[in-house]
Amino acid sequence: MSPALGRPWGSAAPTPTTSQLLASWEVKVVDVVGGVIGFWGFKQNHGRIWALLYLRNAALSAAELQRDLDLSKGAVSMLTRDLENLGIVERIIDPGSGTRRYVANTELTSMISSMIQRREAGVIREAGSTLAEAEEEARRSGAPSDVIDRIKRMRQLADVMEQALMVFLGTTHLDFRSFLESIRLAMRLRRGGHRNE
Amino acid sequence: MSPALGRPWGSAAPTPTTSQLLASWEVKVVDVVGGVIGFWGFKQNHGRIWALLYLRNAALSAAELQRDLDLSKGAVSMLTRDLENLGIVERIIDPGSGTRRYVANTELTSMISSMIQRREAGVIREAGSTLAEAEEEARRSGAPSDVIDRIKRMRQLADVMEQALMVFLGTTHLDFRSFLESIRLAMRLRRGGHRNE
DNA sequence: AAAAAGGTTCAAGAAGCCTTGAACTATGAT
DNA sequence: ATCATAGTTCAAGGCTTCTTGAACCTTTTT
Repeated sequence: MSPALGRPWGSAAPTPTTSQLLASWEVKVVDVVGGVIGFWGFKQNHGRIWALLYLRNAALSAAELQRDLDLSKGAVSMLTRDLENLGIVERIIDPGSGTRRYVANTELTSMISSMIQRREAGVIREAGSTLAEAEEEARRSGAPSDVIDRIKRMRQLADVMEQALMVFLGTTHLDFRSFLESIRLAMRLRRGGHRNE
Repeated sequence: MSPALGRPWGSAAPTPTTSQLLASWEVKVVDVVGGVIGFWGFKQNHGRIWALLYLRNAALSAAELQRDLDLSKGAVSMLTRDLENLGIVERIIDPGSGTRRYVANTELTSMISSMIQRREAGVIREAGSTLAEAEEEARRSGAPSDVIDRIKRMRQLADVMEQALMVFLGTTHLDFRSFLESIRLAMRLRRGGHRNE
């Protein structure tokens, strides 16, 4: 494979942050985590907020997030609401002043899994059934059997991806049975088996 | 978790194709696969091209791809080059006229893995080392040990993600040893262990 | 109850990504 | 060597997605 691709898919430039209030290592953590979260299809700023809360292990107010992460008032409001809906961040009420403060869910993995479930659900889940439809249509319009086979294989691949994602995400509570099933399928596909089903 | 999020992260609309030349089931296959590939951080059109080549199991010319998938001349040129660089598609030379034709790599899994490797390589791989740097800096500037611990845990998470991705992708030739290692780590993280290392 | 501070919303603008197509280069035929 | 056809490149434009900030609520303080 050639070395220097045109690489249209991101040369990993996590968008540096300017901040006087965070230590440089804090900035690093916040931005890297932002990048990783961004990779999983979310906004970097979702990840940056979560990372700061987690790192500080403290209940920060919206104003503090806005200041430290250099976000607008509106952005903080929207981003924190998203995170709260995902169960990644919790909103608590400061007993002193009645202002709201945010704390990170300490469950690292639950965070990640919430994220991807979302994204996966749409595209990947639908893939299987749409391919099934296509297969049926193709069959009805008398497509040659090798074509049908190839559709089948793509569908299997979609299923494997779904399985693997779920296992990876812990969505499935690490059910090894289904995982091994996926693996077996993957291997069958890999060695180019042409058998039906 | 709340039901109806604002879901800023894509409600899965795979961008339908208009085409008179492909059977409707072909369009379905092509577009679904495009969507799945798109999910993995690539362009839908990368996936659409591969899917058509795979489905037809034939060597198509650039002109045919352009026509059937409704792409511009330039797009076909760039997209096919990407796919070729990734080893997902092969370029062969038609013996008759000297024109180039493309065939799909039949290795379904190798396709997927090529794709993600790319994306993963950038963001995820760097995450680990940048977090290591941050940890070192934090230590040097006398950050409290619980902060260091949290950075460590984030780094572990990044490592787990990398491992899991690689296993999933078959990049690692399904090395169960490393996979189980990842899982063990993930479980330790999940139950909120605070131990070093 | 009025004022102040904290929060939310959303239309408008900014930024980034993708595609286009015209100009250019390469290859094959005459 | 010239023409024709195939293939590549890249600046300009289009599209989508994100962020902003002003107007509008809500809650606490005085």
